[in-house]
Amino acid sequence: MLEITGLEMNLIEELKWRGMLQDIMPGTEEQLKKEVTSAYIGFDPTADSLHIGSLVPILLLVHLQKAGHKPIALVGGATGMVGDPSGKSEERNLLSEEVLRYNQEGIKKQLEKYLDFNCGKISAEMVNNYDWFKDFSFLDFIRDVGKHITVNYMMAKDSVKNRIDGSTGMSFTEFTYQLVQGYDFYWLYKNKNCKLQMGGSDQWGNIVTGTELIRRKSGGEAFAFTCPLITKADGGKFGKTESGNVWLDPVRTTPYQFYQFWLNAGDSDAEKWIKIFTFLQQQEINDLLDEHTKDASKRILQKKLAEEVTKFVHGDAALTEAIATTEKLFANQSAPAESLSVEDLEGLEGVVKSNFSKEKINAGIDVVSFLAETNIFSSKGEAKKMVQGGGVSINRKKIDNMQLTIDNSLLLHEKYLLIQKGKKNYYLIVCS
RNA sequence: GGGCAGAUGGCCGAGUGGCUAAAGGCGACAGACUGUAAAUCUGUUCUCUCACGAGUACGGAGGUUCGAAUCCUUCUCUGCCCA
Repeated sequence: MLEITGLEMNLIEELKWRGMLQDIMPGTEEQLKKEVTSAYIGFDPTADSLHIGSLVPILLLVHLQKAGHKPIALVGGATGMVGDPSGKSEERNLLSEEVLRYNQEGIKKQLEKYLDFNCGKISAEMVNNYDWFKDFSFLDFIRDVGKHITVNYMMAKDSVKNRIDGSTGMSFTEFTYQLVQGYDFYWLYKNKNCKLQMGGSDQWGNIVTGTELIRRKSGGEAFAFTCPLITKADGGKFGKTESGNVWLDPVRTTPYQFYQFWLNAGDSDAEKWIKIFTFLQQQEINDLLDEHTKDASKRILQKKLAEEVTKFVHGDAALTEAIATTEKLFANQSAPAESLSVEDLEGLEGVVKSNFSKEKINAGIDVVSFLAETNIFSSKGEAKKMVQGGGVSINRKKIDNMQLTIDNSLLLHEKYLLIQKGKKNYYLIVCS
């Protein structure tokens, strides 16, 4: 369970050196020092699992709780139906109610793993804004909420301005989004004594509408801060790999793949990320940095980063397996695949495994058909292109001949084939 | 309701009758180099096919033409302006 360090730990200071603080409303730090404060972050139910992008808001909540405050995770059952225009250049497609409800459940289950929901006064809490919006009629909303905020104010927001100046326009629905989210804050302020909202920096505009609403509707004072959006040094999207999003759900992204994602971080990214995504202390990180600078090829930073994050998200056991798999596949790359034992091969947790008919192998099959039939490639044409480009290895030997026939002489331990697509994507084929 | 401008491959964007599966850029994948990094260079990038080749495709439908992303009609959608 979490180690509660109490109010003496300064949350803001902590987040600052970690590079997790973008904007902060005046008075926020004082509020946090003054009393145990409830704070919330909203999660979008646009998918049924959280991905590593959502890890940052989760970590903000964890830091908050560690600092002795009460975290509230809001699942956006209502806001998800509207669509947040922040950072989007186009109108969003609306999700159906069932999909949203399904997604909310998935997200809820995951959040429960990372926050302490049972530690007395500062237990985490989960709310769904659908609960207070479902019976809120449109007329009531525009009278009770809309009346307090001017359109001028709403239009001045970047998320709105960009769309109005842009070429795609914006529906009234999305325009309304900031009010809906703003009302969440107001509702939590009124009903849960929640005085602080956190979020990614793209949420700043929406958050401020909330504090404004609280001020105008009830004369109360509420606070906020945001965290910078995570970027990659090369400008690419954070959290994407060849195979798509990196999810927190081990079924979608195995712990091994998850570990690999962090291990492959670039130097400058690793340096930023280790502060944000791990709970290591400043001194420890500085030491690692020194060590890393001495010999970057050891990739000490990346290894530690991958270890810590995998442990936090998937636990110790999964981490051990992920490292074991990584060692087998990468530690001794020059070693022939034949040196891997049956146990090694069977124990490759998280690598994509599939079965293939032993008879076909006995009879012999050409590489291209084989690669297509095992679904490593979606068609023969694609398999062929990749083989020609030198991108496929079998048992660590690059295939340079397209006419190659796969037969049982290639099987490891008379049963296995280790296929590589590119350098990093391994597939284990079990023939039986 | 009226006027105007648009809709091209994952995205941006060229192309105004045959030389167009469609320039260029971005992204993505792979190779070389390396540290399972970054940067750089090279290749690939509609689908199927070992290949020859075939099939789809320039918002939808119809038409003109030997031939259409390109011309005409109509519909849909988007933006801007007027009411």
